[in-house]
Amino acid sequence: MTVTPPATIEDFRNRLADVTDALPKRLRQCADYIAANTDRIAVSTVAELAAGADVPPSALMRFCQILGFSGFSEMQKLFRDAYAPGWPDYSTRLSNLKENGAGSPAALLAEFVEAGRLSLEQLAKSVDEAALSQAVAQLTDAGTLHVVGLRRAYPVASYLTYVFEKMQVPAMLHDGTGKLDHRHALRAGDACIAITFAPYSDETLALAQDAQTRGLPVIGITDRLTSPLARLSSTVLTVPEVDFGAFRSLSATLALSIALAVAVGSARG
Amino acid sequence: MTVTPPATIEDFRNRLADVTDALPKRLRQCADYIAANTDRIAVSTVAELAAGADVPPSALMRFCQILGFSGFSEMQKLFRDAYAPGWPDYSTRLSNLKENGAGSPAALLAEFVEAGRLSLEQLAKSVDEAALSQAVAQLTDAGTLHVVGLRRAYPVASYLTYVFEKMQVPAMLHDGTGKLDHRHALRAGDACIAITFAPYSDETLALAQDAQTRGLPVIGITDRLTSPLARLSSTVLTVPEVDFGAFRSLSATLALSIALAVAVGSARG
DNA sequence: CATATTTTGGAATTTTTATTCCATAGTCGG
DNA sequence: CCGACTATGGAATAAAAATTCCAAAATATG
Repeated sequence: MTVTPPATIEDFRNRLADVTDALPKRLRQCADYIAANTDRIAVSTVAELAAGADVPPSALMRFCQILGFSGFSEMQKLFRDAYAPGWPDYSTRLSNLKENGAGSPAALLAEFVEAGRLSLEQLAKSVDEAALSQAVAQLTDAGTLHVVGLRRAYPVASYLTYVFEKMQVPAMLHDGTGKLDHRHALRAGDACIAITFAPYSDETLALAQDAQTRGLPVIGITDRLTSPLARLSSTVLTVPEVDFGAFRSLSATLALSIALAVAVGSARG
Repeated sequence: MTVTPPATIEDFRNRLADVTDALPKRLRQCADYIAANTDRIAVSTVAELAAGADVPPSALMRFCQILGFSGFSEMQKLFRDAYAPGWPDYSTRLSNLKENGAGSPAALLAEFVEAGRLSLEQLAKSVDEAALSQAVAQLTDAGTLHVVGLRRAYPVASYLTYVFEKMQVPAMLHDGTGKLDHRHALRAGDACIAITFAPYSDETLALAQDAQTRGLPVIGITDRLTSPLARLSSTVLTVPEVDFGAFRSLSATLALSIALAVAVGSARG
């Protein structure tokens, strides 16, 4: 029963995929954990990985053998040989990037990474959970979701629509292509998600207004509570996005939007 | 003579630089070898490193202690821990989330925030500065920039185009609206930016192919070096985006893209 | 429901690896 | 050239890790 052990990491992944389905409970746990934490193999001990997978060490040993290795050590060798760490330390790396001369692409990137991280941190701190839940509830009960966002908000609007589609939630992106006006697509029972940041886009506000007039719920995603979009919305979600230069990273806005979409998708599904 | 051990990799490098000069022959060999092979520490044994430095294991042990560690194991721990927990176990976390009472929207948001944060961190660690500079150079010298990205990459493509427009760089978004084919818009002297992630979009690859055939520079933004887009690109930028469930946060991809666009915009302006 | 088969957990064992210690070699100051 | 001190290599020991093995539990089979 000597099978040859996987010779490359790709081999390894294939073998893993092959066997996973036919495995009993504990060994399946091993497979799942290893699949998700492949890169830890090189720097961990049997005991550590076993603890992570929540199985006894012996189960992990058996698992290695099923994969075709003589034992854990042989498997680990494969990964140790291939080991090539990225830069180890985030803050060190970030200052290295910045040192490469102000205005260099790398320095710019460091700034945007920083801005994105800050935005995400603030979002986590400042999110209004009640408003978020309310938004999810309103969107869950609605028919078609109409998403509108232009200029810098357009990527967000398009991604939202993409996620809704993937989650089989009827959604329509109002993107103004061909200046076709789709405002009559708003029907009773629908809901609207409008996204705009200063300087606020008239078209976006107009659609929100329209939806409000027809009595549809409007979820507004915007930069502050005093935004003109706030008045038009039944629920307002504010996003504290940190700008760098004239451009926002959108990290926080996207995170909020996807969370919203996935929550709605699951609730409906 | 209990010195506190270095707490970060940066500490470690400083300490190493401090002591190196005052070291006798064998220990100096250790210092030199370790300095040149810092990244192997996490995955090697004392014996292996000692062999590499061409000293007996005991010399290496002494060396570790001079650096302030209690022994080799303590030093190794520093590097193993610093090796980014790679990519957390998101699929498991997602299913946990579903089990634990259908995950409140706020919990979902927390996950996406975390995914975004990790992605940005990974990006900072792993970005290829040379490739980035090369991409900027190629785009700076080009005429019109043709941006293509569909599905999940579409938000990135559209934002890139937005930023280029704002910076007065001629750019064209190939978004497939109306299935109009714009491949003949690619003219000599232009350049192409193609963005796609697994599962790769045929249309995006087709345009990249077209550009390559005409001899235009192609900047590929993708998830790994083995992506089919890599073959078609003159410069490849890989983005380590952490997926949460089926959806990527795009934080890292956007940060990279904006940095690229702003760098090109300034260089041209 | 009894029996055969598979899976499991953990204790016992073996192997590998880290660490200490000390006799010896080397170096420096006088 | 002699002693005092430092550095070195390797053998001995301790610690940690991997691996095996088997009784017990779980599961499948007739």
